[in-house]
Amino acid sequence: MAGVNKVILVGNLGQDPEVKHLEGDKVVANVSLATTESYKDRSGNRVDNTEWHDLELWDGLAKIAESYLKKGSKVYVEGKIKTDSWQDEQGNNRKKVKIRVLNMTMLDSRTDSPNTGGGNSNYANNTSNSSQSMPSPAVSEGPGEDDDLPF
Amino acid sequence: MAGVNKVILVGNLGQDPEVKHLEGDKVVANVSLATTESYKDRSGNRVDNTEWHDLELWDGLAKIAESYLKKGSKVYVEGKIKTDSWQDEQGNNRKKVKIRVLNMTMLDSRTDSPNTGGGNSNYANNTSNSSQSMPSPAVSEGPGEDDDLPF
Amino acid sequence: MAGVNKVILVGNLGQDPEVKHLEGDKVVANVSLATTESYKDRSGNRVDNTEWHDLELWDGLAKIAESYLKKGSKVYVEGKIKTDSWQDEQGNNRKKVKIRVLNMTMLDSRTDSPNTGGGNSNYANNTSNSSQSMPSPAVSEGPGEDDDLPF
Amino acid sequence: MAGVNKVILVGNLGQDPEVKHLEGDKVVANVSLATTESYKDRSGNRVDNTEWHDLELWDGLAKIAESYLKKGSKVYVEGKIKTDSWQDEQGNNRKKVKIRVLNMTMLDSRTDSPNTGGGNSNYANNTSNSSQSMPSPAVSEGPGEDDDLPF
DNA sequence: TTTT
DNA sequence: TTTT
Repeated sequence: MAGVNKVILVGNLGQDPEVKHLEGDKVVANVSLATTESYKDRSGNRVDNTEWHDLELWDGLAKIAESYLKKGSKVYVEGKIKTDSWQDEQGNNRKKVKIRVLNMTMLDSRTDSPNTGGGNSNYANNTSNSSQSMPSPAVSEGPGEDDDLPF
Repeated sequence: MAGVNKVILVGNLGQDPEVKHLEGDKVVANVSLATTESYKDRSGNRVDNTEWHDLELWDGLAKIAESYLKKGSKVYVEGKIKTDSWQDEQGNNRKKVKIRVLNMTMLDSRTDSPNTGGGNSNYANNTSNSSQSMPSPAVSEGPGEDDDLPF
Repeated sequence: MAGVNKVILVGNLGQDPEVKHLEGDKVVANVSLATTESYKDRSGNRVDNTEWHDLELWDGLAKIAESYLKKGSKVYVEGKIKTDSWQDEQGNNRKKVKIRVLNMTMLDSRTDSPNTGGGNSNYANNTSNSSQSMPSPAVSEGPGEDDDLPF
Repeated sequence: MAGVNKVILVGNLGQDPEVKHLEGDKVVANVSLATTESYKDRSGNRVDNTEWHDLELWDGLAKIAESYLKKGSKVYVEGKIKTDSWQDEQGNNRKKVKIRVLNMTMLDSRTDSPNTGGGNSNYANNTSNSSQSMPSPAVSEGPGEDDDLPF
């Protein structure tokens, strides 16, 4: 019954995050991330292969996304695969695979950052379970994180 | 353009792998893997949450899967997310997300293994790019792997 | 300044964990974990290569280790690299690299588990930052975890 | 006996790589990488915590490092923990833990790149075992890689 | 559809 | 839809 479901991505956002503020202080951000693989085929030609990932971020991470991420931003993202299932109007079973983001590190040089006074400050939430160092605009999901935004 | 697209899973197979031998010595195996997350909800009740992943393995890894994996097998798997896109009969765009497996380690105790004379032998292919230790029935994708099966 | 420092290991314990109960309810467990890489050399002979890792677990994870892990246990472990530095008696600078464990999943079949009344229950702490599914005896570090042990 | 020994780091180089060309076309590069963790302590003060990692890269990866990496470069690195053991002059057992790099992606914006004629080209070796997309100056270890450098 |  |  043990399980591990872990995804690690580094790529660029295809557009600005779509952020929804829900009732009860909940926030959710959705954004797609491109990871591009580049290789040479047999004839020696370079081939680019792009995979698009649907990211979903909640609460503290969603707020960071809203404030700092925009189309083109490069990020390191850690999370898990999550499949939404539902029935469409025709009664067909439909599924959509998303990446629920649990950790994020921004990889753009600071000067690219929007909304910032130009600082180099790092952001991480102080959850003891922050599963790793997460500086620059870097955060983990966690309890109390909502109040932990440094701005 | 840089990209990282990495998935790490530990779970159990939902059924025996489906293996297809294609022309030109190509082999592909498909199998679904369950990763179960277990937590206590607010009321203190234990809740199980199972996510199913569609794995795709090629060539050497497919042969290992065919020989060693079966319904219930526990495995560590490393790979990348890959989305297949096509149009269905109604002309609708359809997508299916799969995990292309690039590395695998069997986690069952040896005695569980099918088809084996009871050995404890480890299997790994000798690709220099084998990105890590992969013993027991453990293998990486790689060139020449097809000839590297230990049976 | 952004950083990611992540380690993922699957292996077996070299001996029982050494657990120390410190003041203020702090608990620390130390144990070494072997990861074995197996490959064929040029001559086709199988070669085993074992790397030993010094694991350090705190609080809830340490208690789980104390209760469930023993010499030979197979575990999946996630954490970060941490170097302790000090001066020895001769005034030499010394370093010791350890893996600070932040997530753990036991991979033994339940019947191997010591100290259990035979249950199959799964254990995970309910930190919202639990970065992934962690069932069976599986836990994450996290706030309040100390009180979250199911035994 | 199964094992997984995997390290994932994102950080900045502390100095230029030290590259040694050995006999038989072997090349090795050593460089230290800083991963910085940033958090707020109880008093709300920001604390930075830097961990230094000794990276070792071989052959194709070493050449890429020699050509593209320099002090301050930001990189994503994937590899395994490897402990060198030896006896010093006094006969004491000594150990040194290194990260053997098996995959690398440069994370600097292109304009930061040294030695380049301004190109945006991506580099990856075409090993089928390249365990993931590795574009920009991005490479995996692998067979034949030595001849696969695009410059 | 798995596993405990 | 991104990025170089």
